[in-house]
Formats: sequence, structure tokens, C-alpha cells
Amino acid sequence: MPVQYPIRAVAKLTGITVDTLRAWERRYKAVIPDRVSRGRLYSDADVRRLLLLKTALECGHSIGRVASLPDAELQELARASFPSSPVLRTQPAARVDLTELSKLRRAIEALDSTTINDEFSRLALFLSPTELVHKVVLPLMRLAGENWENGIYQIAQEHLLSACVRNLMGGLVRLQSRSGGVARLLLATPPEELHEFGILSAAMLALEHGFQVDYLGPNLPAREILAAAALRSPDVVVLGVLKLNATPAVQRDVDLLASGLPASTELWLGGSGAADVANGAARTGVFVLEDLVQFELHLARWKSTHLQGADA
Amino acid sequence: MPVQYPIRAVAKLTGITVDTLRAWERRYKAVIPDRVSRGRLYSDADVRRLLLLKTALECGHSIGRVASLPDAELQELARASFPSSPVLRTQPAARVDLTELSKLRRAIEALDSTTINDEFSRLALFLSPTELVHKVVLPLMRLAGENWENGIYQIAQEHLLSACVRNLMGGLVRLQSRSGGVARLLLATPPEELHEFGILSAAMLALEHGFQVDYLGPNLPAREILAAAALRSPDVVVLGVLKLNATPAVQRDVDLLASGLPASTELWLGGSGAADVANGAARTGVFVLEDLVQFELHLARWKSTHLQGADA
DNA sequence: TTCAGCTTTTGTCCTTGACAAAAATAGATC
DNA sequence: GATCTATTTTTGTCAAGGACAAAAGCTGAA
Repeated sequence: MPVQYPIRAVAKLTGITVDTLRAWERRYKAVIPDRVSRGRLYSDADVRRLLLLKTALECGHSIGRVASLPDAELQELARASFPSSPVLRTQPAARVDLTELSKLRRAIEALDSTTINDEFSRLALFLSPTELVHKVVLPLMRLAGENWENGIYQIAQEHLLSACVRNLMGGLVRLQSRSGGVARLLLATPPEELHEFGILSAAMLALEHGFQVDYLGPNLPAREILAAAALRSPDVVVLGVLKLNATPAVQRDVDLLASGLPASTELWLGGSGAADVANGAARTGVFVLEDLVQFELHLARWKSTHLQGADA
Repeated sequence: MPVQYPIRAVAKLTGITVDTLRAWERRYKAVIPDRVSRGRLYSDADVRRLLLLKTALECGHSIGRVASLPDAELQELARASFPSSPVLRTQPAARVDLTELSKLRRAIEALDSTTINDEFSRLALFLSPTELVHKVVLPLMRLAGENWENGIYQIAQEHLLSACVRNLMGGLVRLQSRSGGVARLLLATPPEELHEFGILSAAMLALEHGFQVDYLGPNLPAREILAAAALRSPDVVVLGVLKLNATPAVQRDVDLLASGLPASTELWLGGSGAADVANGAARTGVFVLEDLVQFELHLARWKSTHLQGADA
């Protein structure tokens, strides 16, 4: 059941004027939407193609040249982000250029949310979700984390980047939700945690490994997390605990979770402060994962032990 | 020297489609812009009149009835129906929205972010930004706000809904970013504020009115906001101050902003606690806007007085 | 009153033609 | 060969008027 969009919706979706959409069709037959008695109906594939065409234009090509190219070539073209002449294209562009990241970095520093979102969606056009996570999002977040520690970034930058990444996450969630999902994870941090990056990165990684993710965000008291767990009945609750010296309040929150969650639900504690608070929580199914590498390993292990069949 | 706008700029400025603008002129001669060799040129007065017509429509009048009224009567008409909570007016509205909203409400209660995002983006295709804001986002937020006070909703629900609305905003930002926008707004709340809803709604409304919006999110100390303002050099800084009894800390933050911002930057304080903290801030360009209705009015006023800049 | 049917209103989409700003090309001069 | 100007092509945007369907308004009957 192919979803179809009327022209105005496509204009919204792609940011291309209705005038231009019609002109492209009339002159170059860039896309040929279905027609009903009154009006055009664009398919998902049409919209994707239009987005590709748009990025090609942004790379300096002219519509007349690229309008009739097949989709595959357009995709390739989008990879070559630089407006160099198509002939001189020397890079197979298998990986993301450093300049891409520096462009994003500058946008973050300048609090320029428009550019960040634009770049993200551009990259999402030709990177697989896996690549997107590993080559763009995680490096950026690591970088941001470091800069934060060095006092270069400020809260505003963290908020902004987090918001944009969550944006992206929304897209990934939609892709993932089709294939059933390996298992359901619920992620949050208790109050008093300074950063959202860690738990957000974890959420991205889990998504990318095919898990269903409920990302509740930072700053949630244990009572709330328990209530959410009751609603969503996840297989695992992941708690980000970054602080090294846990306050009694945080300790109590962790204990509350450990004892309040049903026995069938595992509790994973992530972050450098995780080991400290885990000691108090005597309970099976509690795991300490000090960094994202351990977290990812654990995800893989979980998959292999809890799944017999292969997944997509 | 009368600045004049081409039709597309007017469409962006007023939120009225180019088709509709032409139809109104053709059928009712609602406004008669100047003509040059090619295309219409609307004056500031024309734009103001169109804005008045639009508010008249939003008050339930039909275009055929009001199109030929003189400006003064339109103004009267808008004033007459505005003070009685124009947006919140329990309209006959659409019955469809009720089922839509209840579906969304269930999704929020169940913390089902996938469904929320899907519904939002689906609605965004068929509703104009105006409708989206007034008929979906604001009612939901109001509902959520109430339920929060009654203890039905919890922090998790607020976080989730805020995140999804921000997602939506991201989409609007991209659409709006094209033609420079009317003016640049920077929105945030100081620390200790409980809710993000108010300032988030304000951001949506501003976007919908064609302003460029930098949404920094909740919980930002004045120092950060000042730093961000230095980076983005906005025309207006909007600060959400919901709490009724301002703590000294909040008061100090507001004072810091009032004195730290350049003279050319206005400071708008929104929320029920705004009046309290504004007293201390002796400075021109400080405005107190107690609710979203006032905020929207102020936006419209700002547009009609400051409309003179060039556009792309 | 309420409700089914009819009429008017009104927003949106269509097509074709046109124009101007920008880009590309060609030609001329140093 | 390089630089500059003039001409052609490309391409986004606007216009006019016709058309249609969903919504709103209106009618008369139950």
C-alpha cells in the first residue's frame, strides 16, 4: 500500500516550491507522479528522488544536467559533497570527510540549529544508519563531551546538539519499528546528572543494533522511571550514572530501581560512576558498563544469548 | 520610502498561500497591490491589512463578509474578539481533531514515542502550521499541563511530549529558514523553572508567524543566555518565567539579562511570574507578556511596526 | 428542534505562457 | 593565454483564468 502525497505535501516535505516542482516535471520530467482526476500524487520514491535532486543542486550541479540521471547516480553524486566538477571527482568517498564534521562542529559552536539539522538530513541521505551513528553522531558527541569538560562548550551547546540528535533518533526509531525489534530498552538518567550525552549515545547505539528504544531523557527520579517501566514493560532498564562520587540521593534512586523493577527486567548501569552505586544493589540482572564500548559489547552479547534466530 | 514586498514574501509574512492571496484579490479585491511589469508589489499597509483579515477569519468570520470592510472596522473586529481568549475559544472546531487528539493523548499516556511522532508528522502534512499549533500542539500542551498539575501526568510524559514537539519544530524551522524571516528571536528559560511547555509553545507560535527562532531550551543560567545572544545577536530575547514567587536567584538572572543584553535587543518576559521579576529590571525594551495570547498579539504588533527590513 | 438535500463560498490545483536573474558560452581586446 | 563584454541558455518564479471539491450556509420536511 504505497503512501502517496499531494503536491503541497511534497513541497513541505522537500522544501521545493510547487511552482518549481511543476516546472521540473514539465521541462525535464524529473519525476512523473501519478495523476488522479485532479492533482498529482507523489510516491515515497518520488519524494526520495526529489530530495536527492535537491542535494545535488546544493552541491553546485544544475537541474538540467542531473534531472534525468538514474537514482543510483544521484546517490553517488550526493556523496561528493564538494562542488568540484563531476569529472574530477577523485574520492570514492567511502567515509565521511573530516570537513563534514568540522562544518557541523562550527554550526554547534555558533548555535546554528538550522545548519545542524540540514547537515544531518543531508548525511542521512547517503549514509546507512550504522554509518551515521558511528561516523557522525558518536564522534560529535565525544567531541562535545570533551569540549564541555574543557569549558569550551556550554550548556546551550549541549542542549542544542542533544535536541538535534534526538531529532535524528526519531527518524531511526521509525525505521527500526518495522522490523519488530530485538528487545525493548528503556533509557534514562536520574536527577543531578550533568550530561545527557552518554545516555543519548547509548540510545543511538541500541537503536543501531536493532533494539526497540524508549528514550526518556535526563533528569528523571526513580519513581518516574518505575512508572514508565510499568507502562512499557521493557526487557532492560538502562540508567546513566556519570558522576563519580554518587550522592546519597542518587544511591537511593538506584536502590529503589533495583528493588522496584520486576525480576524479569534487567538493570544496566552505565558511566564511570556506575560501579560505586551498583554495590549497594544486591539483585540479579544488574550489570555495570563503564563506557560505551562495554555497552555495545553487552548489547551484542545480549542479542546472541537471548535470540536463537537471526535478525535482519 | 515605502518598502514593497513581492507576493511570495507576503505569503511568508502572513502565512496566507499565494493562491489564496491571488484569489482574494481576484474575487473580493481584498487588497490591491501595486503592479510592475511583472508581478504584484504589496505595501506595508497591505500586509497589515492582510494580517487583520487573517485574524478576522480566525475569529470565525468569512472572507466574503469582511474582505471589503475598511481597515478601521477590521481593527475593531479583531480587538473585539481577541481579548476573550481567541485561541482557547472552545470552537465548534473540527470533530476529527477530537479523535486525533485522543489518539495522541493515549500515546502520551503510554509513553509511546513512535506513535506520537508518526501522528505529528502525519498531521503536519495536512494541516497548516497555524492549525497545527492552535489545534494540536497547544491543546495537547494545555491538557498535559493540567494533567501534570492534577498528578496524572508525570515528568516522563512532559519530557516525551516536549521532545516530540521539538521534533516538529525542527521541521518548521527548516521551512522557515529560507527567506531570512521577520526577525530573530532567542528563547529560553532560567533554571528552576518547572515546565518547558510555555516557552516551547511560544517558540512554535513565533515560528508560525515567520520569525527566525533559536530555541535554547529550558534551564539555562543567564550567563549562558548572554553568551548565546552574543553569538546569535537576536532582535529579541524571550525568557519564560512561569514561577509565581520568584526566588532571588531567578530575579538575579533576569536582572543580569536586562543589564547584560545590548540596548538594541529587546527582552520579553513571559509567564505568570513575569510581572514580579520585571519590576527590578529598569531598562527600555522590556515587555511583560503574561500568557500566550498576549505573546501572539505582541508578535503581530512587532511585525506591523518593524516591517521594513529587506528580504531575500 | 433535527436532518437530508441543495446552493454558495472558498481554498487549492491545473495549464500555458511569460519574464528576469543567473549561468554559460562566445567573441573581442589586451 | 588571460580578461572583459555581449549574447544565448538555463531556471526559478509569477500571471490569468478555469475548474473542482470540501466546507459552510441555507432550505424545507419530518
